[in-house]
Amino acid sequence: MLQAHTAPATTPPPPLHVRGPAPASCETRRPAAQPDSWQVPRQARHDCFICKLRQSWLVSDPFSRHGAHPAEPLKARQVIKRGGALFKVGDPFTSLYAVHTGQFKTSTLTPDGRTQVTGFHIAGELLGLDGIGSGMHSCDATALEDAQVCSLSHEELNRMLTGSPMLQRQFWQIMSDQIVHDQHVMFWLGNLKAEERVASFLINLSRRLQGIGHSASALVLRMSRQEIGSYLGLTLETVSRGFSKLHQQRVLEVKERDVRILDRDRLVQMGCRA
Amino acid sequence: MLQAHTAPATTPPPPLHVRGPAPASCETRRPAAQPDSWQVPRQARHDCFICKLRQSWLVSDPFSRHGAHPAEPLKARQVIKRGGALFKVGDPFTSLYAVHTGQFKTSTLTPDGRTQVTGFHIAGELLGLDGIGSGMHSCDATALEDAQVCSLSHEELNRMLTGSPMLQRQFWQIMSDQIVHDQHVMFWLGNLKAEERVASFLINLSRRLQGIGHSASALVLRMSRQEIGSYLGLTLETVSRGFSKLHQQRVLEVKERDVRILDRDRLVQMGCRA
DNA sequence: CGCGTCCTTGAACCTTTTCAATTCAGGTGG
DNA sequence: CCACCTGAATTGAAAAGGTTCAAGGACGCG
Repeated sequence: MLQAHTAPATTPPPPLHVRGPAPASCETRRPAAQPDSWQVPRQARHDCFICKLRQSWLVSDPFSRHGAHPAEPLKARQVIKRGGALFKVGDPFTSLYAVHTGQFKTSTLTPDGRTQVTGFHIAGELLGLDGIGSGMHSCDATALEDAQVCSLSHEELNRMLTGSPMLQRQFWQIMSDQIVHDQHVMFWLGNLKAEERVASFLINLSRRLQGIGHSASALVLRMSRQEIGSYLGLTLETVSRGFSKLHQQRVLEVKERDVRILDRDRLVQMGCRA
Repeated sequence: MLQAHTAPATTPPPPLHVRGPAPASCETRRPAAQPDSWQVPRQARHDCFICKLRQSWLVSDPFSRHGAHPAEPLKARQVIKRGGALFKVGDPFTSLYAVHTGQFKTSTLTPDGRTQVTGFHIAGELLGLDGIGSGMHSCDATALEDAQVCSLSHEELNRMLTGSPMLQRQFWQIMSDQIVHDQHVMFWLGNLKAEERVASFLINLSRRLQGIGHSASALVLRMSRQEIGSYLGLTLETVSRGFSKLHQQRVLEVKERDVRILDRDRLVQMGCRA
């Protein structure tokens, strides 16, 4: 172990695939060195997992092999346009991705040709875990709005995890969390009525958005009723009725895709089968 | 590499915590050296993941650090009686388990006090993945019949995975597969009608049982209609009706918990929303 | 043999889907 | 700039599918 300290030149600083109004860099090596302001442009502060992973890898690894792969951590940031695909079913698994800005949906094509939404992913969350095992992706990842993603190649991931048990553990945590989250969704689908599912969905989304610095009560849905319905196992009409009913009951204020949570407690209660 | 040929005695044959009619040993160091026959006693040949993991760790690790922890690999095999719990919600995560013989269900307690079945686990499959991340289990694991499990302590797991990228990969595969499987279940719950869910469930279970050497067409359900219903998001009555209807259509032959698949093609077709 | 548990089946009721009509917002082209 | 078009959301009414309630039957165990 601890070889290759000699090679700061695995490759010349690669051309960043970054366009559009992006914050200067994904890598905040010294958070303290930056004024807080730049981090919250308009969207929210970012908690891109891959950026954090690289960062903690850089600062925490006791064997300090940073020098070994200096160029790589900065490699990939991709821009995906609204409606564009980050990857598709059957694509070989080459990288893990983290949403840097924007939102994604993951979906699969059902045997009879319709699409089934399997998840929504906001900034900071990982994409592509499904492909690690089989070596190819088992779902499509589609941008719900113009988005940026960071990627971590298979090789780099292996290298980082092999070198650091701590990161390994952190990574398992992610996968384990995903499993637990899926179990929640399965609970929704199996046990809750339409309105309750909608409530659960909103609470969950709101919490996650809050986690990355958004308002806990005012949210803008980036996905259609159709997509929400597919995710929740409901028709778009039923989702719409759910929103309307929650609006009537003064739990929400809904105008198209703008949602304001008026009575959070009651919303939580509904989602838990009160 | 490939040392330790010397040591059929990593340790004196440890006191296996095994009672009942169990195959001689969990560890089949040289599959070829054994006659095929003993592997299929009545239950099925076993493919206990942890046993295989240990085995491949022993033979494949290029750095051969076996000597370091000679006693541990053979440690634990537990017996759990029908209805007994392997672990419960909130238990600290100490080990990963693999079903050696028998079947388990995993379940969570819903907020309103009922239990929700989140999965069934047959011989060879892992249990406890949900706890890796948070450090405590997020579900109960209950034996559906008298069962044996192998366990792999947190520490040992870490050591094995840290030492062997290959095993690491194999392990991710497991977790990733779990995620993919959950997505299938979510698809069932969200898109299929009662009868189709039952069909999917049977096909899935049948395939897995076939994978460990059982008949593809004749299966004995170890779980109640209630539990199947909970898993599929249906009431027990609806599950029962599903079975009955499939029986009427000559796709199945159902007698209580004995199920015989008569028309596998049609069953598959139904489960895929034909 | 009798009891309890699990399974099956029927009928009424309720939720959700399906089908259909209408409105609204945003984008395009005249 | 406005008319028009398209896609998305809302809402209503009828139909289908599941649940709930209820009763009866099969099996295993003491």
